[in-house]
Amino acid sequence: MERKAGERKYREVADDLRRRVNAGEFNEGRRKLPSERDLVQEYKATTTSAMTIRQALGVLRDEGLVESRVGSGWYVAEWRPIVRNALERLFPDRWTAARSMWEVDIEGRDMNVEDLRVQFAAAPGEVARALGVGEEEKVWQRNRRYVVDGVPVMRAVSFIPDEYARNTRITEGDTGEGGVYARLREAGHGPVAFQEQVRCRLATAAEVEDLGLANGAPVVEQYRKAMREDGCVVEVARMILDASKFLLVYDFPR
Amino acid sequence: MERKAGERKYREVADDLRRRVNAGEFNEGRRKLPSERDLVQEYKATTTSAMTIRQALGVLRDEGLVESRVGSGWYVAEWRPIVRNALERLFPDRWTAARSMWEVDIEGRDMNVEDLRVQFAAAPGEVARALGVGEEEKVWQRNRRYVVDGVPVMRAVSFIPDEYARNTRITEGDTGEGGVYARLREAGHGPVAFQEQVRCRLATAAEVEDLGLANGAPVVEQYRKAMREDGCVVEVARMILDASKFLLVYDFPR
DNA sequence: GAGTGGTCTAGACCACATT
DNA sequence: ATGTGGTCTAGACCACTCA
Repeated sequence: MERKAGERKYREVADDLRRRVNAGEFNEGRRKLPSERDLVQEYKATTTSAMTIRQALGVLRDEGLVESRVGSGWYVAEWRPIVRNALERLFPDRWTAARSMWEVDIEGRDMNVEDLRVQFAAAPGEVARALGVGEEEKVWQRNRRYVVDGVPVMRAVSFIPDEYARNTRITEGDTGEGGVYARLREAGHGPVAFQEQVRCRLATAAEVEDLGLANGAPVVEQYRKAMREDGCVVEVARMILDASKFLLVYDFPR
Repeated sequence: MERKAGERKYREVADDLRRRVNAGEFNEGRRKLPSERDLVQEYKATTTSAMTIRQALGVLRDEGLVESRVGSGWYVAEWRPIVRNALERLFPDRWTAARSMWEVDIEGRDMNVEDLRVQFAAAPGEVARALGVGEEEKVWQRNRRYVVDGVPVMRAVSFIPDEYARNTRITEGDTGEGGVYARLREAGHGPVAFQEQVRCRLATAAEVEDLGLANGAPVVEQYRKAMREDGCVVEVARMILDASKFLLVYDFPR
């Protein structure tokens, strides 16, 4: 590896390491890379500083190629996403399984609710507006975190106006068979149309803490509105997903 | 600002800077923050190193709160997303405008094709599989970049098997009114069902280059399959979006 | 207890933007 | 010409993992 003036060393190291990872050099056993200190030795023709090696490893982490475990080392990463199919979730009857582009276990793994909190409190401004309630008006909030294989992957909050939730199990911890939508349906407010909005950005410090992410990890911020026959919004849900763990699928059948 | 052993200085600086940005301290004029060197002075009670200040600024950039311009400085960032509505794009007739959660200019800004390249070549493995063609088989590839206000925001490649594209303007630079789907429809291969897959991750070095992103910026990787009446996939599109510039909207009407 | 990634220091030079 | 963010050096200590 040669170096000319004005080039960026960390990028050269990253390029070479990427080549080695993709060539399968570290695929045996626990798929562990050399330690940062060892890499400084290996690349001493290019750089002599641990910071530069770290920066190069950061590039590969950004690309999803490797991951770091503190006190342990750097490892080749694997992408095994949780498939999240909107049509399947919202209209189970309309959905017919279709193949994904990526090679994934389409079955999906079990997602468990971890830490449900039901509150009756004012919602954030944009949620209140979407629900058509006053900014100060209290609504039911069902706040929970989802875990897969013991790892938190998503934070979700559902907002339901009192008008639709009162005298139903929506205000309780356990909503019973079929969940919130089944209870809304029984109360005559069954949602029939939905809108999902998806935005992708890097995690805030609070989200890093909540979901156990790395600094600078991307999250998906998702809003869902559920509408009754007459167009009234009966539920707004706000979700923060660990982006590295999900594949979102949207089917538009005939 | 005090500091105890074991805490992370860059996070303390980030927290304080976030508070100042949100309080509107830098909202006048060009919304410029103090230079890194000035910030080292301002926070010399916490840290004495420029690297630590940079790390703190990196946290706020990750959160989308500020952005850096080389040779110029750090600025308060603004999120003005391009709204990308799947139903509107795929089924203009089924779509009825619905309000967004975020305060955005729903009209959307003009997106222009910049640099169209039409090729006849073998497609990547997963695309070939989705199209149901052999790995070696050549397909038509329409590769282009989209720009908004002169800034590149998306790279898109459409893959169409020769079987559907030959003897149509799909193989030419200009596909004519209505684009690829209109030509497919005329040829009796009109797509009637679609699937979109969305994944979010950090940009690779090549994508950073192509879209003019910052290192460690998130992108949206999107695949779309377009299906004919009989379920045959007539087009696969692969898109890389600058995640900071888009809001994806998925409508599910009754 | 040895090894690891994460954070931090106190500087330096570069390419680029603005004046 | 000056100031800016981006990169780099050559170390150091810390919290953590693992054998």
